[in-house]
Amino acid sequence: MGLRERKKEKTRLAILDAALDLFLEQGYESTTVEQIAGAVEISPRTFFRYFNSKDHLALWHHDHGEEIMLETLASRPEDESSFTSLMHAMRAVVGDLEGSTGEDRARFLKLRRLMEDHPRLVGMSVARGAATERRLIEVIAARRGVDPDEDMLTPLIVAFAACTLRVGFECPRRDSGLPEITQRMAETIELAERSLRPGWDR
Amino acid sequence: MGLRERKKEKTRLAILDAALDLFLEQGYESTTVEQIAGAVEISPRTFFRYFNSKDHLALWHHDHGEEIMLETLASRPEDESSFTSLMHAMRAVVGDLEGSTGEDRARFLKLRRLMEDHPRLVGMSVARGAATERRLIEVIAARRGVDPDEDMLTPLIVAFAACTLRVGFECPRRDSGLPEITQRMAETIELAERSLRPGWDR
DNA sequence: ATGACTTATGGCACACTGTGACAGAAAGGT
DNA sequence: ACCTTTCTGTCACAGTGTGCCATAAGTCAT
Repeated sequence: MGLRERKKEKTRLAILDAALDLFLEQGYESTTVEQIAGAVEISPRTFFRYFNSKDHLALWHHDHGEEIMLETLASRPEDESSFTSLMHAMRAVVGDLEGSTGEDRARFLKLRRLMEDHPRLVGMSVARGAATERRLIEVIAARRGVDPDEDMLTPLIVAFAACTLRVGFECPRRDSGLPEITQRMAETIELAERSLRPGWDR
Repeated sequence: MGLRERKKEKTRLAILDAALDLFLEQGYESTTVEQIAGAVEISPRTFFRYFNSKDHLALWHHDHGEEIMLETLASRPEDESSFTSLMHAMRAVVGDLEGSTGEDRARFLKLRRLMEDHPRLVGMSVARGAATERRLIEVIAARRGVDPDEDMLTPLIVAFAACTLRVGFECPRRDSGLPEITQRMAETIELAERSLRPGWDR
């Protein structure tokens, strides 16, 4: 990886960190792109080259999470039932979080505190999740050998899986640490597995 | 109801109808508030007095749906299990749709076609649903006699119910008529009920 | 190093959404 | 008719996001 790309990644993280701190300090709405750009000494125009919108700052982790889920899904045995595979994909996301560096954990926790204060951001996060769901539906439909436009069970399987992860993410209390959060997420996943009738995702 | 309120309601619907037609004709993003306002001969400023934002146009049905769900929920017997009550609430929304006037049905179908063309609107719709979920969680937690901040099952029950309705809504194909759509929604609800282990929502 | 080539950046102009403030118009009640 | 309340349009403005172009910085030869 060349100097250029490393520098870009550094700038991207600098923007993100500056933005998160400003958001937590003075609120999301009342922080302008101009301020964020100023804090990392770039022009507002350049900001929009790193993040398509101000909102995308709050969705940073989703891209990574989606990638992990798709990778995990691809690595699961063909004959495993769909929901079980999806739950493994969800666990992989939690596992990745647990194994991440201190900086990344800090970003995650800041983001989570931010969401608690700003329901609008939760909404955007959920909306981003809907895009992921569409991709997962494609994959699962292919695995199950059904037409994604005809079958009704596939979207339901994916939706149940996706909202399980979401509930696990949103559920823990405000001042939770990361171990407590991942613990809760894992528990929620188990709870979902126990709640469904065996073989429902045949 | 006075003349004033009737006129307001008429204007509100006129704006909505003009907007939906423009959206379907030339796309959501490329339709400006100015155009919508022009089509119903009001000032852009007045538009924002009827709808808080352009986006709210696409969320018009959610407020009504949420109301129906909360009402239905309140009317269900205390000892009915949570998920069952929620499924009745979802069915009430479908039932209301079936019993609505021709104009309302037309709006619903236009809205649905719009969503199919614009994933961003689906995202917003999902985000709006997240707000409804929070309210439902309060109600269900009270019914189950648990602390909504501590219990993990309540959010999961509500999330499963909410995404069942959503899947039912999104699932039908592009050119479906209303009976086909409500049929699919009802089927999805039954599918969800069959998929869950009896007593999981104790 | 010097050059040529590619990519990132900043500045500018611009369109669009959304809001506050104020003045005038319309509707309501008496 | 009058006064009060509510709705409306106009203006000014802040903020997000994009296209365009000139310039600066990184990259890769020779």
